[in-house]
Amino acid sequence: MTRPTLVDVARAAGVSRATAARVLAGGANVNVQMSAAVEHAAKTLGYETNSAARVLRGGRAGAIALIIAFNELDSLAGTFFTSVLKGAADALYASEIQPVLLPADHDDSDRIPRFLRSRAVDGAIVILQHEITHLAETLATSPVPIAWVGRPRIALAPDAIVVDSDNYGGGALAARALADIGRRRLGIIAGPHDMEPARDRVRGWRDELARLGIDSSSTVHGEFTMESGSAAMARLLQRHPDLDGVFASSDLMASGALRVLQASGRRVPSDVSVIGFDDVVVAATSDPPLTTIRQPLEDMGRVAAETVLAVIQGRQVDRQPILATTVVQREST
Amino acid sequence: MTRPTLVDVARAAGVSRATAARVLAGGANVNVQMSAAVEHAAKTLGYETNSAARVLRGGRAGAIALIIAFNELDSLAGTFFTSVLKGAADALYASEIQPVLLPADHDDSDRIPRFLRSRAVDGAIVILQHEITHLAETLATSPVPIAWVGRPRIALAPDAIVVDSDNYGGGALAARALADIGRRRLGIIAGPHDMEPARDRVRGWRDELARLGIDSSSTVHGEFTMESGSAAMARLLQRHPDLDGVFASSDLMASGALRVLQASGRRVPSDVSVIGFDDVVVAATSDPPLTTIRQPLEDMGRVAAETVLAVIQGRQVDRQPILATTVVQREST
DNA sequence: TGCGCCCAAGAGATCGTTCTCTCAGCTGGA
DNA sequence: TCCAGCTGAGAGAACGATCTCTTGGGCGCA
Repeated sequence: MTRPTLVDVARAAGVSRATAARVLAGGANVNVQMSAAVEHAAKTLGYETNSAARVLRGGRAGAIALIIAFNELDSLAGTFFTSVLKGAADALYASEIQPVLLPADHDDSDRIPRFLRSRAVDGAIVILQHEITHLAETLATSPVPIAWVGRPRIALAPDAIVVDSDNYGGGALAARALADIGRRRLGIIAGPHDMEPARDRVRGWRDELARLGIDSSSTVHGEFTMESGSAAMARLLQRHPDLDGVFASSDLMASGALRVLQASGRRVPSDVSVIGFDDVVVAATSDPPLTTIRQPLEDMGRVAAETVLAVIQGRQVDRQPILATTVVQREST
Repeated sequence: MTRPTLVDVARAAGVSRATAARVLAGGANVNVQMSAAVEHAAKTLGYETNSAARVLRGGRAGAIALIIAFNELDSLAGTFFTSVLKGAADALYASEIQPVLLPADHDDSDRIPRFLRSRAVDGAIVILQHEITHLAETLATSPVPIAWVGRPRIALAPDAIVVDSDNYGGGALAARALADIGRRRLGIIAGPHDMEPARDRVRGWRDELARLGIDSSSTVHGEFTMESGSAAMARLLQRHPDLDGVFASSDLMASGALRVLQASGRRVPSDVSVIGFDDVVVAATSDPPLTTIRQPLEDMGRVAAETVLAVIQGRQVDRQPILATTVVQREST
């Protein structure tokens, strides 16, 4: 009933442990007959390398931790990082690396560093959400490389791995998209003040509008949620009842804004154009479907995984790649 | 630069390896001073048990595989199993067990059984979606216990671990909820024929309506997606333009049905009542918010985790728990 | 006072793989 | 024909924690 070991395989094939290991490792410098015998024995016995033994011997753990805030996982906001998760997991799958989930929002804040010290994983990917940015401090002294998807509030070491999308460029894209269709009375629903990506989107938006000679002063803030988007939209309408274009800097906020605009009797897009940011599932399923600035979330996850793997293997790579944002044209503009 | 081992801790504390191990394992039969010295040394050095060594020596891997279809992860349907995932991960966290993600929808179908044979995990939880039911065959001979969340198409061994919600009872609940508010011209959008849970919902619905003396014959089928729900609703309306109540047996289908009803000029709930099934995020965010039959998804994940852990530890537990469904009253009825 | 028992702590073996070292045998060139 | 060099295969050690076995010392009871 015990699982077969390398010794069992070697015995069955009539060779030594070492030879069997050589065959299974790739088979350089091994007699063809022996090689075949070993392969056959391994298959017959249903042999699979004991990963603990391999790791102990000095190999890589063959696993990467994915650190995410579980509280948000099953909300609409969760589709943000399920996309990243998927990209990361796909890339890891291709390299035969196991993704190990680590909830970031539990009380026991020492648990994550402890886990990283146990050598159970070779590296980690932090999929950043608002609440877990505090991890940056805790993980500063991690023994294994860590990739951040999205830039945390706190300053990281200069050689930190950070995968981000071009938030500044995305803000500019949103400005141009609205300007190009003739909108001139514009407002922005910005994200939380304390998030750098949120601020970058605003900067891109303002700089581009300034370049185009359009007023960019009307700004309200939301918290990247649907409700806060609705509330922000209401405030914006109160101040500027005549506006004809809104950039909501997240799709959830845009979708909340849509409802308020429609409830106020305005039609989207004929009266007011709305453009979102992220391109998560809600963007496609809202009514009307949202034109939005797409962050390549899945690519970001994939790149984060590939980068951290490269660093683990000692390869030289760009440690702070910035992925391009693009306009996804739907029906809200 | 190398991580400290137990030997380092023992040396720093001036004791033997064995004593240090005893202290860190819980500290029975150890002198108080030595115990304190070991604890201190471990803390100072930042010692953390090497999990590979512990596992190799015969311990448990301390990890459970979570097998899910990644393709759906970042869609709206994904909120179904992100809830289960969250419940499972929370339960595992409480037992200091690591959740390891295993994508179920890749080409290499041998990869999952191989992984389970490598002793890297002590058990597995399969979060079932339509497409991955074929895994039941592949995993029949798994060396570690597997918990199924949702019942697969294929017959499992009688001692298999299956966590499911009361689909039959849920169907009956839906029937009663609509009957109670006076609806009599009812239709059902059933799920795929080949899924047992989908059939159970229909049976519960029909049996309850029969008991109440209400006609239960109008049935159309969908594929549990929003689009298929819209299409099914259109067919149902064509056949029964006068209906006043619909049970869509998933929230996604209900939300698709809502749109078609509204587009046809009917108001929900004043003209037609709609009740969904699942209680995923879309139910709360659709317009109007959906009354629905709640599956306790997070609980199902939690129970699956607890059950598989119990089986691993050799404890006696109910291997096929069925969790109750409940009515969540919102604004579509 | 002496014997036996119990408790605390160390020594050694073990888990399964991988890697290095060693050795035997064969080939080829001088 | 002899030796150098190479190739293929086995023996042994190491990874780090844990568990059993052993030993020494102290205490209690007769």
